[in-house]
This record gives sequence, structure tokens and C-alpha cells, in this order.
Amino acid sequence: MRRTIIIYGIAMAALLGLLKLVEYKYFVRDIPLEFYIGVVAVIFTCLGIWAGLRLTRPRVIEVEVSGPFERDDQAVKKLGISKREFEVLELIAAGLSNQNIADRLFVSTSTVKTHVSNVLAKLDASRRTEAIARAKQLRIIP
Amino acid sequence: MRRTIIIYGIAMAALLGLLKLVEYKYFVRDIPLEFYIGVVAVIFTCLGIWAGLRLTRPRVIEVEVSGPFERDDQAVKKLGISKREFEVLELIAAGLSNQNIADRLFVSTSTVKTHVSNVLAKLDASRRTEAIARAKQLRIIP
DNA sequence: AGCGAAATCATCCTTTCGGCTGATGCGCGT
DNA sequence: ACGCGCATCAGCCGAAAGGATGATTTCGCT
Repeated sequence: MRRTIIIYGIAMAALLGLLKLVEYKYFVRDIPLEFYIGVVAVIFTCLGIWAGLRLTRPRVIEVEVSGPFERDDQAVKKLGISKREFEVLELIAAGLSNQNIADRLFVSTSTVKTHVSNVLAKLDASRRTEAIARAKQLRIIP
Repeated sequence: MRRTIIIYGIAMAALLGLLKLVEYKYFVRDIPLEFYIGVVAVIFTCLGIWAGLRLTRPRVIEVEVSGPFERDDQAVKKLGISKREFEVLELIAAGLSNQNIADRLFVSTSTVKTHVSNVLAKLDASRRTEAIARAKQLRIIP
């Protein structure tokens, strides 16, 4: 989150600087102001869309039909797995890498690694694939 | 979606019109260009965020039935996964490391790695966790 | 207001994985 | 006999994952 804001700020600053430069170097005054504004509008619209998507929490997905899968929340609680850790566990099971997870949850890979380590410890696993297998077995993921 | 685009277009046009108006009426040239640009950037960033969220909302996915599991041998054959490779895939899904698999199948880790690589390629995955997810989705493992 | 649990991030180090290349042996079918 | 698919093994390299530890921030609850 912080990172995105920073990146956004930098991009904004860079763009303004660039515009300033262009203005002085190439007599931008000759370009109609509307065009100028239009370019900025388009660029920032794109940035806005990007930022908006980035900032939005991953919509969970969920589906369920048929399968009589029912999460054993009891087990989750008993193992002491926190909410965030559980999210990470789900993404692991979805086949994402730490980097992928970090991007999706909008945190650093360090954080993801910490969560992963905690999950592994709590599930008594030493590999993520093992964690998936155990979690499935314990009925805490489909 | 269509409506969103229309609204967006109208908003953009209205804003540009407004700016033009302001420009002529109140000598906007006196206002520093940077400030001008900044305002536009902020406004369009917000619009971008709003539009982005609006445009990408509904993303519902599938499916799945989970009754008694039934392997889709068709899929396995279609993917060209050999017998041995399939064995390895099952052990991967069971959470074993390459070393574990090698021990269990009485072959070297080199062999296991080769099989794993082939499986990954055939499932179009780049991590074993991804392979597990895809295999599950394709109903070739439970 | 303050305590404790979560969540976040970082660094260092080791192990495991994955990609690539290349090689050998075996059975099967034309 | 020859080609072909499959299974087997090896070595190298870089990337990803895992373990250990410490620090800071945020947040819920009392």
C-alpha cells in the first residue's frame, strides 16, 4: 500500500517534471492547452485505474456449488491460524508464488514469507505443497 | 458498462468545457500551469479509480462439482502425461519433496526432477503448487 | 490509555526447485 | 533394423522457498 502510493507519487512528480521540461524546450505554448490537458487527463486516468485496482482488496471469489465442502473453522481456530495467514494459505493452494501473493495482497514479499513460515509451522509442514496437503486433509481448504 | 463509459465521457467533456470557460472568463493564464495540471491530474485520477472499479467488477468464475472424485483419464491422455509422470504428480500433490519422491520410487532425484519438469511443462505450470492447482482443476487428481 | 496479538518489513543464510543440456538403455511397432 | 517414446541419470546455474531473528506499526480489547 505504502509502496503503491510512493510509486504513484514518483510517477506524478516525474510526469510533471517532464512536462515542465518539454514546455521550456519545445515551446509547448504552441500546442493548444486543450491537447495538453487531454494528455494529462488520459495519463492520469490510466494511473487512476491502475491504482484503483491495486488498492482494492482481492475480491474473494468463492463459489461453491455442489461440493459438500465445508470449512472446518474449528480446526483453523485450534491451529491458531490468523485471518491473514489463512488468506496466504488459500493463495498458496491456488498455486501462487510468494511474489504473486505479495502483489495480490499488496504487501512485501518479506511479509508473505513471514506468513508462509507461520502457516508452515502451524500446519507442521516444511514445504508449501505439504501444507496444501495437510490443509486439505484437515478440511480447511477445498 | 456502456453507461459508465458514457458518463465518463460526459464528465470529461463537461470538465474540459468548464476549464475553457474559466480560462476565458477569469484569465486562467495567471494561475501557474503546474497548479492547473495538478488539479486536472487529481480529478482524472479519481475518475480513473472510479471507472476502473466500475468496469472490472463482475468476475464470477466457475464451478466444480465435488462428488466422489472421478479421474478424467481423457485429460491425462490429452496432455500426454505418462504413467510415471502421473505417479510423480500424485506424490507432488501429497506434499513430498523431490528427495522424498526419489526415495519412494527408488530412483535418483535427477530422474524425479526430469519427471517434475515434464509434468510442469505439460500442465503449463511453473511451480509445483501451480501444477497441483491445475491438476485439481482438470480433475486429474482429487 | 495501555497491553497483547497481528501484521508488516528486513537481513542473512541454507535448502529446494526449476530450466537447460545432454546422455544411455529399453521395449515396441513398422 | 531403425526410429520413437519412455524412463533413467548427471551437472550447472539462477531463482524461489524456507528458517531464524529482530524491529516497528497497527489494531482490538480491556
